Amino acid sequence: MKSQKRTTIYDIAQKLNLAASSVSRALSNSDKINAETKALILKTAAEMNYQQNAMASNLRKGSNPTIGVVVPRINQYFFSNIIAGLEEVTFKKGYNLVICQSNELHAREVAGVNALVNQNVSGIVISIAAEQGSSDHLQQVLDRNIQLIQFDRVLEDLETFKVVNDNHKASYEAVKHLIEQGYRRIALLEGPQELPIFRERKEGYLAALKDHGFPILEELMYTNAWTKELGAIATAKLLEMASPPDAIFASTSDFAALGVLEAATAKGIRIPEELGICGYSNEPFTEITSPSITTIDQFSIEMGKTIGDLHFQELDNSGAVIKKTVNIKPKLIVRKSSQRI
Amino acid sequence: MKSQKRTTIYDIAQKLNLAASSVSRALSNSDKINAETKALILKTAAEMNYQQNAMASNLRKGSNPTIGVVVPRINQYFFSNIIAGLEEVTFKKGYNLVICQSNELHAREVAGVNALVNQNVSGIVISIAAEQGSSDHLQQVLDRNIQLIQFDRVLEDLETFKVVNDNHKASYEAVKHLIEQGYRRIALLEGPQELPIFRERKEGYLAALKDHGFPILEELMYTNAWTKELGAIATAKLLEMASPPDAIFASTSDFAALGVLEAATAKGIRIPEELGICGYSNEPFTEITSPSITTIDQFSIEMGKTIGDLHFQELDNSGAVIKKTVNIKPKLIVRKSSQRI
DNA sequence: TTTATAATTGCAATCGATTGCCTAAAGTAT
DNA sequence: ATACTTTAGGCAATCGATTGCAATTATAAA
Repeated sequence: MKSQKRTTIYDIAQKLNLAASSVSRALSNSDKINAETKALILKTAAEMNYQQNAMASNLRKGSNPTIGVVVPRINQYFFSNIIAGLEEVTFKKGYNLVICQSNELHAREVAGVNALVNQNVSGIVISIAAEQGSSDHLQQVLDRNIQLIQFDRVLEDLETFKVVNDNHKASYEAVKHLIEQGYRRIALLEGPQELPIFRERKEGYLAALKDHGFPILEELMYTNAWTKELGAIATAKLLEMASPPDAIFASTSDFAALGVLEAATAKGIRIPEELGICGYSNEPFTEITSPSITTIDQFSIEMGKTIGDLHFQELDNSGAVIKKTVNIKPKLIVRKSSQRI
Repeated sequence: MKSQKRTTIYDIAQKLNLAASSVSRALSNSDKINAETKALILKTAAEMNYQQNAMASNLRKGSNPTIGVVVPRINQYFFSNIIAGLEEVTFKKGYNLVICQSNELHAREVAGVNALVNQNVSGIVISIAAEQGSSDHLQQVLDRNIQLIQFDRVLEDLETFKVVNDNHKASYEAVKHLIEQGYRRIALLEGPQELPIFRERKEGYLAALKDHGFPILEELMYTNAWTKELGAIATAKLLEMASPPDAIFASTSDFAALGVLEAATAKGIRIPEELGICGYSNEPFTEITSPSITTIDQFSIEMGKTIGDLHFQELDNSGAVIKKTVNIKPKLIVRKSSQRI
């Protein structure tokens, strides 16, 4: 029940017979104040258990040292890693992180972004929801001169920094690897083509086939299989074909790859001998399945850090920078599920 | 370069020849304003692209509809699930989440908590860092009448809501299960005993052994093995004993259990026939190892939701509530690594 | 000693929204 | 028609920190 009022700079000023402005200067380490006075104020502030009221400060300063993050799901390995990496950078700068999850819903994404705008955050970091809609909410962010950084799932048309993986290249490498391992009929599990990342992965797949003189077969491409369950269903369908694939590249996710692995194993198909598998994301579990799953590491923590660096770099150069796209090079992690040489 | 100033309620008031207070009332849906006027204001606000300045509002109201979260690591399955569950609840209430990670360091935990106090958040949700120190920072939270909810790793002495798993019971059940499966020399990988959760798990283990008339053997208890690597090392040591254990309960984490599985498999030991394994946390990967790993589900998303519910419940009853401990019942998930009957 | 300059400190406005209090107008009852 | 109650809306203080400008004091230069 001790609802002691918060100590304010006025309380400190009164106690020391000074003006609040002097207290403020002392606390913000200004040089417009005598060293002794400053020391005294600091000491008294500590004694009185002073904690700055960030709202008052931010209101007056017209800025808020906070970065807002909007991701589809907080508890997805890739996203939580992005956040962890980003937090690493922001913490060092004394910035806070406010997090929203869109749950892949456009309406929630809009609500989240608006809440962040209300808080006058200094930047918003976003990976857009699978359910897409108007991009007015993001345009508004730009209009209000709030830094906007998109990552992974980006809207190309918006002129913002973008931090993405080179999905095309990663996908290309994966398929090339499968080809080199002697697989000849390589199927693709593809994600929703509205999202550029999935389009790029498909293009990488196609390019690799083409460059190696392989035919492009529509029947080997399976749309929207990005969960374990859908991966398994897709696999069942693919393996029932007259001439089934001898490798499946689950470009959607490792979860889909896991579905492939389980469905194929259940059918008694030997991996990697009879069927090669490659996933995407390097989820921790890919290392410990049997066989372990070949996949692509996206360097998510690195990406998070890069996003943070970009934000502060842009802040310093105050808008004069060209909004560029940073490509993080993903890396093919070859494991047992695709090694038969 | 269009750095258009933000629209404020004054801009709206001026345009409509009204007082700012009326605009404020309209926007906050007060009943002290005429319905038509309200509609007009709302319409104009939308046209002028008005977004409330949350800082000004929060400063004036002396409160901030935000909950701060401090966890050891954002990108750990358990914690990111807690956050996801919590976010579910807070979003519905229009509250924001500010996230800090302590990285298991006390200093960072203190810094995070202080930042949250500065922001005058309405509540702080915390799971304390492994590296412990003074609890002054948390005491200060209480002194300032900010709701404090501890979860999972809690400081018993602080009088706050606590949301925890019944670690004792879960541990007891796990060991009971191993005994029922015919295992006779059950080893324990235990976590840092400064943290109550690990003490409780050990006590559950001891109680189960005792209740079933098993001897308590110091040599079967292995301290601080809570990563995959340490789990593997511990296993190697344990299996070298003259009479090695026939089951290992990795009470620290599933990662440790995975280490056990790998180390044992590498030695050619058959699981579950020759060695039973049980982990803790129901990490997604436990389902897909071979064999799959018996573990304990902590219902982390549920926990997150419960934390949120508690916060708002306490807010409504404004402090009159007794700060109680909520026990989430964990559940033993029996899988292949411990089933030999 | 006088004047110029620099170093400190105080004053008061400001950020934008909220809210208690007050007034005017409109509505209701007798 | 008079008195009383509602209703609507305005005024101005307030939340706590910051900051431009003014005032004061100390220091240096002449």
